[in-house]
Amino acid sequence: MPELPEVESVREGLERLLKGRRITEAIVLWDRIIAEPKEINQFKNEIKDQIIHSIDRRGKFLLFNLTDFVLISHLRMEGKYRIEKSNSSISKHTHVIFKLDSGEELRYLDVRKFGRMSLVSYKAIAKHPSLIKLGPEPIKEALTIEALSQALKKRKKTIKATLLDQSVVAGIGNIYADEILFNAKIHPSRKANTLTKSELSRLTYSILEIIDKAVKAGGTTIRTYENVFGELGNYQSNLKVYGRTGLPCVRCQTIIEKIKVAQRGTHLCPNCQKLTSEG
DNA sequence: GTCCTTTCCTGACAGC
DNA sequence: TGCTGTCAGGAAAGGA
Repeated sequence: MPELPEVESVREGLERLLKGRRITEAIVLWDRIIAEPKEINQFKNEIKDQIIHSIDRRGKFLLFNLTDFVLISHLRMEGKYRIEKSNSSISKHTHVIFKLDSGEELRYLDVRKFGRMSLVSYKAIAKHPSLIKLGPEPIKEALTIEALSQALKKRKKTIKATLLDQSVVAGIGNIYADEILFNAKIHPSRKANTLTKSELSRLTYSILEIIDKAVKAGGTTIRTYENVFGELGNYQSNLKVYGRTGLPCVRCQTIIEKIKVAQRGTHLCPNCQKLTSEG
């Protein structure tokens, strides 16, 4: 399930392989993947002959900067891009095909069909609802203790749910939320607006630290993630709590538990992450 | 504004 | 073996 580090790895690969390429035709095999424009034919007409100038990322969104439009793409759970020869067989999970002037094809695959793409004008991109509400990127230039404290002040829901809220910090998903809270020694069910100063400090530091390390490792491969080159991420060997249910905590040997918070599977060490403040 | 629930989807797996 | 039910989960939409 791609979160910021995985999307960044995909972005780097796509930009390396696609910069300067022209899209000669788009084939849509599953209409619902295309969120905008509503008319699939409009999507196909507008993207035809667009040149891929660069690829950016904002939170978990990929932004293909084309000649006249920006293609906003979200991989959700299992979306992935592959560049394949045009005569290679099309797998059953391929939903969108972009034919390129190189003779190759950029193919979008997605087992669960959760991913979405929107083609919008440069004028509309600044006001796009998916992007406009995103919080700061989890990098030290954008995310400070003060900014995060301010954002959490009014949040009465759990810190786990709050970290998954893209309007608070952009790019954190279920895996890194668990890792961040474990690192910061904060119980996932703590209410966001009850964190102490030192907890806010640890939380900010943990967000920056864990995301940075995961980006450098090329992301985490759980189940199916791979980048454009078919390479797996390396961060899974660094996971301290996610997916370690029943195993001893790396810090204190207490058995890691899995509970449900905000309807999400949530891993924690009940000893390191106490529900009372200053765990 | 904030929070909560539902929806979208398929594959894996448990249980019978 | 084959069926049914449950679970996994990011974002958006709609309701409270």
